[in-house]
Amino acid sequence: MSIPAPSSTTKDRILEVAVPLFASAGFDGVSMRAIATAVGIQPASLYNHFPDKQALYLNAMAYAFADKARGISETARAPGSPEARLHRFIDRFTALMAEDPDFRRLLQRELLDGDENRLRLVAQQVFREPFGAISALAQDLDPECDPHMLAISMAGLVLFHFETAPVRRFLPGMRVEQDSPSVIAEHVKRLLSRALARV
Amino acid sequence: MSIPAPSSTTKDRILEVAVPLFASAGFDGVSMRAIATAVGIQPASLYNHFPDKQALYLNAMAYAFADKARGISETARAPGSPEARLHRFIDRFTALMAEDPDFRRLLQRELLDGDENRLRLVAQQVFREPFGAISALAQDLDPECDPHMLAISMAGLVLFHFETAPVRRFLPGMRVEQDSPSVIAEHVKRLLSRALARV
DNA sequence: GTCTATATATGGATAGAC
DNA sequence: GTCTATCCATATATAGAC
Repeated sequence: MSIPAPSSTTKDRILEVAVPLFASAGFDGVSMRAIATAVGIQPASLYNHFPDKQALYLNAMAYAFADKARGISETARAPGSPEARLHRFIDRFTALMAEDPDFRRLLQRELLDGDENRLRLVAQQVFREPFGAISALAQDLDPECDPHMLAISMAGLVLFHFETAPVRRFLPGMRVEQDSPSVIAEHVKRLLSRALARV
Repeated sequence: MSIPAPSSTTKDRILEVAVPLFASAGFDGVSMRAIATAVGIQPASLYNHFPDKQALYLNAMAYAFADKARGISETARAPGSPEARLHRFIDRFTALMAEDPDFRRLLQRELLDGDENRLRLVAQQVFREPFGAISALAQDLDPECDPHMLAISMAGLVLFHFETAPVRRFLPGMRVEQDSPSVIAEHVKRLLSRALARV
């Protein structure tokens, strides 16, 4: 979840509070007043720590995305058969999305609204390493398949079940178990294992 | 793309202009002034056609989503082997997402920000029918797999390649062809065919 | 570094003439 | 049904005391 505050400075408290606010309402949906109120300070005090709202938002993103990369790439790069690594990666990635909905929502928002500079920053500092690991795994799983596209498919297969959770409630065939991380992970693992089994 | 304006009333022109604005900037990111300017009228005139901004947004959504459902469910329900229906559905669904980015972006925004009432509305009026068709196809493809989850996976597999397009540019292994609808469709069809082949 | 007070812009929405 | 003019709330951001 949130990074353990080392000294709990005001700056850290602001970021800690801002992350869930931006995750649930977006940049335009959160006012400096709202953040200040949630922290328990006056709006003007925010400007002692960040020059403007954009900077506060960027720092909140970096805060939310910190150390996410490592957990993902470790499992994908761990030793073992491609099949075993696939299963560990899907389990870990699914757990991460379930544990930290703020991270997932901020990511979705960046995909929708991020300008080129922000997306390049996120890509290089957060996703480049784990995506490389997933691509390498993809190549081991199916050398004939484009590893870039297979890596995207593997991640999307997991993410979309979380993304659609709020609307699946109203669609036919919905059962509560389908929101469970372990059920999602098993479904995705079964699908990918069958698709990528060496024949 | 956009529905052919039958009489091009002012109300229709407003919706036609509002859809891409809301799709690219979201509800909070578009002002009534911006919409009015784009239409070429005064902000106050918008209130002759819609009681408030919320109503304008809801009407714009309905306008953007109109008739999308039919095209999807037709291909999924069309006659033929499950395999052939799968291929036609993936082709059609991929083409739809490529043709109408506004629809896709509005959908993503609703998944992020839609309240319960809006999501129920969208689910029942837009997705219930085509989702049922996709679920039925899923059941025919793999009777042992949860059709609801498989239907979500099938849609997500296509959508995620579009969603991630702006960030994939900065990730390793990217090639321009991977943004092409036909390449995405082929990739997804190959993956699903192998995963769901009756053994 | 936090506060109070405020400058200034922009937002949604209304009144009333035409 | 569209316009001009305006109200009023809220937004980001700054100035200056403490």
